[in-house]
Amino acid sequence: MAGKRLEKMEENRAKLIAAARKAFAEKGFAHASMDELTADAGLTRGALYHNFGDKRGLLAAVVDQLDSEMAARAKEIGAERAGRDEGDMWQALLGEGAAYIEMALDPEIQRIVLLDGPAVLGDPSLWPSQNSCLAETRKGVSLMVENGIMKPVDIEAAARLLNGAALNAALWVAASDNPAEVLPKAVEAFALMAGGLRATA
Amino acid sequence: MAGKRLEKMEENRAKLIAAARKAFAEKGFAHASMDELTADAGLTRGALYHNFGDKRGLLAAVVDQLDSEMAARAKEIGAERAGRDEGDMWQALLGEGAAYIEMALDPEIQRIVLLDGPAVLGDPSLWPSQNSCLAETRKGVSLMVENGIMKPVDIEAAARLLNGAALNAALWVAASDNPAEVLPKAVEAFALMAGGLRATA
DNA sequence: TATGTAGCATACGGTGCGTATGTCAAGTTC
DNA sequence: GAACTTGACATACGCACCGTATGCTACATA
Repeated sequence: MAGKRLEKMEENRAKLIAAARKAFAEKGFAHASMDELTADAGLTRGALYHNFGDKRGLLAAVVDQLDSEMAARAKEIGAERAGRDEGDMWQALLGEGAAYIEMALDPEIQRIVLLDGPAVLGDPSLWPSQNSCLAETRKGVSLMVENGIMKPVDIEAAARLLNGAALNAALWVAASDNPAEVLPKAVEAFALMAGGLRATA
Repeated sequence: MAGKRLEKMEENRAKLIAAARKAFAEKGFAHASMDELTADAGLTRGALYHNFGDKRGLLAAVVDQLDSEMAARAKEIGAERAGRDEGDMWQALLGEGAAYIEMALDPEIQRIVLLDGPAVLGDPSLWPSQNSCLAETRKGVSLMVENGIMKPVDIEAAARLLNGAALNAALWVAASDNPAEVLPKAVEAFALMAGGLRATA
């Protein structure tokens, strides 16, 4: 029966993060009220400041969670696509890129991770989570450069550019009048641009 | 002597925008106080709300100004580089990209246009200014696709991806420990990726 | 010169963040 | 197992700041 405190605490943290995801996604970070948010979670601001320090701390926790989910999903999609071609690493990279573009259509990810996140927490490379998405892309790029599949480009630079292009494309798709029609164009253009990094066979 | 009113008004608008550029760049949009900002300009919040409607309106005006300056500068740099190769459009595009990356190292542009701008005003394609930078890139891409210099890719998609990659690379460079060392890597990677859009000769 | 208007200043209300203080249940020690 | 301690969370307070409503004055018009 020991650890009942910690258990409750984790439960409350999860409740607050869940409520924050909803509030931040719907109203944006700036217009989300901490009073409302915590009340929705059945708690008060006291719990919030005790667990996360301040409003930014809560955002950081939310971003961390979303980022992890995104990286996992991208990896999954990439592996799935590579699987069709028996471990084709290049296809995996394109798959991950396409996955990022599609995921960013989700208002939660768009609003919180792509818009408010950088504005409030600074560049993703400075985030506490160290950005799992970026790490995933970096790993792929690194392997491909080693294997000669990709030109000998700077790992970090390539990862950043690929991620930046994908996420920015997603913002464009989301802001367009007809996302469903525009999405494939974005994915195609991404594949072409990424191709610039591929070693010339 | 007629029009003394309008003259003063334009002068005050300019003063407010100038003060806002400074305040937003130094403290960020959220933490910039309108009272301080207007006092620095020798005015009060009354002038602000009369001229710009609200805080967002002021940011929109500032972003518009910065965006125009950026587009003009990028065009200039691009033309300069193209000139060396007698109107090489491809070199002009790479020059513009490099120019964006370098310009984004300026805290004013980084903080206001790249971070707070999208978070507060939404995606650049929704901005009142309609984003001059994007328009400039789009124009270049359009011409090159027509002339067969670039693959027949979707104009808008290519422009967005190029801009997104460049600006995101800039954020990475700026956040790094040693920007001077990292910048050329970013520029090189950008050139490679952009090359993926080039028609295969 | 008299009058209207518009640009800007002043005054007010409301909201929301962060902190300081209080409280009570869960864990600890003898 | 009873007194004590700890810490997770609630409550209460102060302060800053945005947006609006109202007031004032210089400029424009007739």
